[in-house]
Amino acid sequence: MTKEELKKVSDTKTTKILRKGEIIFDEGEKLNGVYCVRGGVSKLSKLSPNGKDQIVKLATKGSVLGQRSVIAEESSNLKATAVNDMEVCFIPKDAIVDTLNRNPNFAVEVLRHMAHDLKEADDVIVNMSQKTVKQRVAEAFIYLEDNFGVDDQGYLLLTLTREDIANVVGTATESAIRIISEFKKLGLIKASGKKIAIANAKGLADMAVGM
Amino acid sequence: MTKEELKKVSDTKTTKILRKGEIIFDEGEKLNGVYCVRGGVSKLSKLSPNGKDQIVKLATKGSVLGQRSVIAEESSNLKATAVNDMEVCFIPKDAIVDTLNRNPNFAVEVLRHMAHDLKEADDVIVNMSQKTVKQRVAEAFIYLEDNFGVDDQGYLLLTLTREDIANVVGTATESAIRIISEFKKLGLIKASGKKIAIANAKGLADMAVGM
DNA sequence: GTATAAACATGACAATTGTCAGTTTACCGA
DNA sequence: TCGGTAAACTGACAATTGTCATGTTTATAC
Repeated sequence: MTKEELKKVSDTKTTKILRKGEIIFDEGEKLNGVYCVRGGVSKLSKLSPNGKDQIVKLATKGSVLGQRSVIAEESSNLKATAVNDMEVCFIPKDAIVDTLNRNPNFAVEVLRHMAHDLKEADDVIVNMSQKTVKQRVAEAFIYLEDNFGVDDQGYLLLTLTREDIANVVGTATESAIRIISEFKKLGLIKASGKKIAIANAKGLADMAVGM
Repeated sequence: MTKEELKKVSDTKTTKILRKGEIIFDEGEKLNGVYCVRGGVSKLSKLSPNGKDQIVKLATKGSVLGQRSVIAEESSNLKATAVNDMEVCFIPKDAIVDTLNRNPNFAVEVLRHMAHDLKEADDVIVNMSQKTVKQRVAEAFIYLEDNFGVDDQGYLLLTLTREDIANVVGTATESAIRIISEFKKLGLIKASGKKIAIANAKGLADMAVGM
């Protein structure tokens, strides 16, 4: 119901093409609207005091970026960067606020969406604080397969650098590299150039829960 | 505006007294309403596969528990436990949903509230993944002082067990104990029985950012 | 008050993870 | 296609953190 509404609005807007690596908005920036992802993938990250960029979420087609900040009327707490080439469209703040106030269904729908995000965030907190780096890396690959899919040969469609993977699981790049190498040796994953595929789903899943 | 509305509803409801340690609702439970905290403190936790209970949030007077689950129409992803004696009141789901659909202002207000929670959750993710245990323990004490206050002698009003502190910062109980002992030796905090006070705020703040 | 359990504490050690320093490999633009 | 640069990788070591074992103190029930 609201998705259609949003879609209708977004369809009327001109879309913008972003090159890989471009920043959509930065931490601390005041947003005067939200961005809908129509193609490509964006990483949402937050700089930690130690200088590392923790990736909090990966957003793909259909995701809306910046809605939290627009709704809370705060500047953004996250930075959004294009992981690969992207197509996004912009919806000005006024249009959002307007619809929000006039259409209760829309508000409830957004609310539901944010409730879902909140639950996911809770899960991430638990994973981060209670799982080992190895478990988190295993989970990350499963997550990438589940959420971004694979090509006809089983390779993950979304290719992240080792550094990005490290920033997703919250570890040093070298640690991530070492664990990935280990997974390859164990036959849990296989790699062809930059592309990675899950070779032993069961084994990787076991690894993710510590078996 | 909405807070008044909520308050009005909640005032008409009979309140319930909970003893320290009692469970308000458990993970996986279907909630047919939300709980407003009128006194005391509740910990919201999630069981991780390794058997530890990660505390995701501490809720005090004025907080609403279970709204995420009610709105998303899902069973709860968290367990709510009374940290000390509590007074809570219950608002049935119907009343919430009803108000939500009829009053756009209410929906937007709840939305804002959830947006705030989401930001906090993002911050926690970054802290958990990028800070050392020592930094997180230091932060925890600052958080406890800022959010729950101190008595006339400077002792934290909210007294958590070492185990709870460990579950807040996501570490082993022994590690938390050791770090607390170290902080005492360094003169950053002082203890009288179970009660803990921040003795050197500047020093503790430095510790929290890794100096 | 005393029993009993829970909470707190500490030592010793192992496992995990981070850091630094350096080498090799892959990729992109001229 | 060549060269430069970023990414990927490896080794060695230090620092952090977890685990297990055990003893002490503190709270709570009777």
